[in-house]
Amino acid sequence: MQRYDEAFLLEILNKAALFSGLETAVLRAALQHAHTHHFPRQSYFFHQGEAAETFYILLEGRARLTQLTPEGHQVTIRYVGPGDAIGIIVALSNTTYPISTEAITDCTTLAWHANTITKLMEQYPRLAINALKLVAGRFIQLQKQYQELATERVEQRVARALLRLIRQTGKRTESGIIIDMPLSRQDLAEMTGTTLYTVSRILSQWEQQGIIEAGRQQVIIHHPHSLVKIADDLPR
Amino acid sequence: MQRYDEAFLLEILNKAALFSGLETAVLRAALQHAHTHHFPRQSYFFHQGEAAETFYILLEGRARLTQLTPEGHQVTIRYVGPGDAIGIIVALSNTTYPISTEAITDCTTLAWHANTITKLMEQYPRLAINALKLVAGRFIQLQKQYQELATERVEQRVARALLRLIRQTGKRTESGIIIDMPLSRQDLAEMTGTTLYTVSRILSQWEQQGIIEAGRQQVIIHHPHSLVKIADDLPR
DNA sequence: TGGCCAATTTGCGCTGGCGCAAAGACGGCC
DNA sequence: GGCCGTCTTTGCGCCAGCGCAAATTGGCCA
Repeated sequence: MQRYDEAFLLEILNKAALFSGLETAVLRAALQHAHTHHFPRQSYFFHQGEAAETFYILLEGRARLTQLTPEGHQVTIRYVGPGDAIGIIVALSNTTYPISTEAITDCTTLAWHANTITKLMEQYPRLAINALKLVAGRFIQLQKQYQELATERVEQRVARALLRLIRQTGKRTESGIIIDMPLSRQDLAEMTGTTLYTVSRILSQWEQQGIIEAGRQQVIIHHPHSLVKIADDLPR
Repeated sequence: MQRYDEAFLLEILNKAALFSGLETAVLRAALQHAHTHHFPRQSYFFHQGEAAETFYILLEGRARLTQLTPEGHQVTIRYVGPGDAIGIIVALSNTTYPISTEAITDCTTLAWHANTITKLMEQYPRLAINALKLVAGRFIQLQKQYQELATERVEQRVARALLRLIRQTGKRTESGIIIDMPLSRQDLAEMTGTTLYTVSRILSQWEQQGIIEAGRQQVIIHHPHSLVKIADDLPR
């Protein structure tokens, strides 16, 4: 694990939505209670059901938040990247994590004890308000996905999932926009509430139409605009 | 519209999760900026897309939060009752309402301008933290429903919806537990991401088995335990 | 370079749930 | 008491998507 100097960490915190608008002195105080932690690829930050004692801010890497049903079905809630907060929702509730978080690339984090964050919020209302705004934004997003899951066909939802991933981790190259992380058919299925078979069939069809290029755990998008049309169920 | 005296309103606020733990002086200050507003049955507090300028606490009645898709499908996010807060999520974001709120019985509310609530939160961190806890709880609930929608059969989801309604508005009578509000097949369909036809078929079947009694816009549950088993996909 | 394993593809049959249409039931109102 | 509108039921045909199974591909490691 690489060491980070305070200046670097302060800059990261400053850009993180949770700490926006707070004076440097406050950030510095927050950093005093934080420690960095590294998670290798495919390790877990925490598992669903464990006591929610730690709050993270992701510095580097990508992670996946998933929920496992009693029947063994896995559902992906969202992917997170640098600057994202993990665990605010449970930081002040003293319960267990409702989801698991898995590092899908090597990850570096800043970690706080949940109590520390609660105290900081009591001390700095701004921090609590930022957290509220953050959770509110995610809530609205989840609400939208809920509605899509309830009313749209699988093909539309897969298109939306890819468009979301483009926004989050899309990397423009000469051969198209590449989703810059390992992404299997199963992963896409868990994002959209369907099966890997159906995802495979849909991607094959799109590949024949030249919209995308699908490889092993990788997707390259040639015509994002076509995906927008598919997502909105418009004729092509 | 009936008038309410301060003592009564203070008592309500005191019981509302949002204001828990705040001193009476603060509640009194909050009340000074509030006004009561009445919504007759089937009228709307606000519509999806309108500027989110008002924040409500429901004093009496029941309301339904719904989202309408571009294709005209309606999705119900949740039902609310006395003491519930409506619009916290957008109170401090200065955007538009992502949902509509409809009074399904006559409703009385306390209403604040969104700015007022924001200012109160800046002044009293406790209020912001309460709000965060509230939204966090709803988030976890929505996440659970999202997972259910993604992985369970319609029958299970309808059973869960009924069980949720029992918890919220169930009234024990000698003929069974009655859901104490008008509730059509269409309403249940919008709660579970299905169609009124499928809901009707499922309820008919349950009625034949003696689990429930389904009337016009009304459901009486005789054996809630059977619904639990159905929800969890256990043999009966 | 060859072998192994995980990921992916695709055929096939099946079914849960959709959605139209028409009939029936209920409740409110004049 | 009768009428009307809304809600509900149910038959019927259909299809999107599931899920097994088997073949294929591709990457990685020794």
